[in-house]
Amino acid sequence: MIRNRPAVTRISDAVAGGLEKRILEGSLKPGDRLPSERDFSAELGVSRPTLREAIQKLISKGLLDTRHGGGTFVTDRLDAHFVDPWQEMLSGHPLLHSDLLEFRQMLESHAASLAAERATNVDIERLDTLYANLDSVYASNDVKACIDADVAFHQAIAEAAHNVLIGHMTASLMRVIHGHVSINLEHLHARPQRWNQLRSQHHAIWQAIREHQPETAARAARSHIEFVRQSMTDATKEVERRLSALRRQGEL
Amino acid sequence: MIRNRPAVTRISDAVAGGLEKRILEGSLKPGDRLPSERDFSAELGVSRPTLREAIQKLISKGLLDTRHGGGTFVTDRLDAHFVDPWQEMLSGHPLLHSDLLEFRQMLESHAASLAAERATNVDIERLDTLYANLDSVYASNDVKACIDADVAFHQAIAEAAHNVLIGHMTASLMRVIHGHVSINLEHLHARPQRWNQLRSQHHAIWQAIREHQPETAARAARSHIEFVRQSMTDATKEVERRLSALRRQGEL
DNA sequence: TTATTAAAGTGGTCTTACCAAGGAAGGGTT
DNA sequence: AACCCTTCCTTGGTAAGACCACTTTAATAA
Repeated sequence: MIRNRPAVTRISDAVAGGLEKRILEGSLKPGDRLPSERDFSAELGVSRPTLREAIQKLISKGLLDTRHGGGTFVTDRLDAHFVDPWQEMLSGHPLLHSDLLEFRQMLESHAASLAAERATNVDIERLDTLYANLDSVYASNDVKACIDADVAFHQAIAEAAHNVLIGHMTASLMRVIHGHVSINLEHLHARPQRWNQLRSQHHAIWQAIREHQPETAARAARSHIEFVRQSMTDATKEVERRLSALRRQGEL
Repeated sequence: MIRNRPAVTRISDAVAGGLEKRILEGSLKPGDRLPSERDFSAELGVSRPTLREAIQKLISKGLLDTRHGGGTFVTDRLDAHFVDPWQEMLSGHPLLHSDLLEFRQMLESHAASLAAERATNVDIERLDTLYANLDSVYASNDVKACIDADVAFHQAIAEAAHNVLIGHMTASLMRVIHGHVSINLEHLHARPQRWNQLRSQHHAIWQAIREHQPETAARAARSHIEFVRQSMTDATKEVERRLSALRRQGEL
């Protein structure tokens, strides 16, 4: 008489809860499309009716939306309430980038601190694999892969903090920043010394979280973003310098 | 090519809508037991999975309740129907509530710190008048006015931090929290000692910002929200205590 | 009468199958 | 070559039947 059932008696409830958590934490972003019901149910290890019950619940909560023959999507209403205004603001006003990085510094240092406190073994295993991946792609020359790995790493830290707002905010910020990161990474990639500093910073954050040292983790994250801020302004200055040079050439 | 389907493309939606209507109209009273899923699905002319999807939706809406092996019943309390999506999320997920306050603690302490650094004379003048107003309404018995003054005060601090993200984020959080603040304030207002603690905390934040002491301001803000968190949990416990007392009386 | 137990009823889940709507690839027309 | 239309595949929507787990109830044995 073994009860292998989880605490939630209804499997559909467990599925719905898991999905809701992933949506709120941001790992399932608004607009994302879920796998087909057949694939997803197999992936989750439940039957299709059960998956459907979970989906229907989340639909009634306004978190999901289905299109017959099209697929199932994450509603973008969360964005409408929280982030959309930012996208608009930031796209039109590059001046806000420093504000954004300042905010990110606060957010990620806090996230790192909480992650160091609360990270479960599962979280740490996930961080381990993501860090290993991050370190390996940094050794390559694929800047695009570096961005993806970097985003995934920081997102995992945010989720290890076990605060849905921090998870969601981090995901939002990542999406907003994404485009600007590439410029910065290109800039850094041309400077091997700084490039290696970046790697050691990630290592420091990773280690501090692994060893459950909140203060150290917070400091490491803070100085990491500080470093990014600095090189970001450097990159911007260089771009402007080149632009003015080009402009001079064009005017000659 | 006749489309005999109603406006609702999903049969489960139609079933859920019909049931909800019957419940709200009173033909299905709170406490009533529905026919078994097999009988009911036959009666409605739909399949059992479809009926179940409809039922799950109404469960997530808080209209129905199921007991494994027992039956499906109409929920006793019919409330929380026409509320904000965010409010709904908060009410349905108490864990989000603590997450929210944790996030707010981070946000506002940082905002206070930055405000202490960057507040201009104009900012400080604004804070002076808002604080004076806050202190005066706290002496009155108008809890509603207290909320407004409190929100305005904290919002002004966030704007004095001169970071648009912090300002925007604070505004969003304030909107979300607004409803729950009232419960907390009612709770505190009945306890003069704690009520005065609240006033002195506001005073401490205000002074620290005026005198440009970031560390002091951050500490004051942090302990202020910590105080709010504590009294919030106290208030929740008291509500639960009252509820259980009422329940005991009802059973006698 | 009381306690135990067996059976019937009910929600929870799985499997299989078919229908309907959307989308993309291929073939035909202009 | 460009455009439109058909066809087929994928995906969500529904149905039917079976089995499991839990609850209730009633029959049975003490």
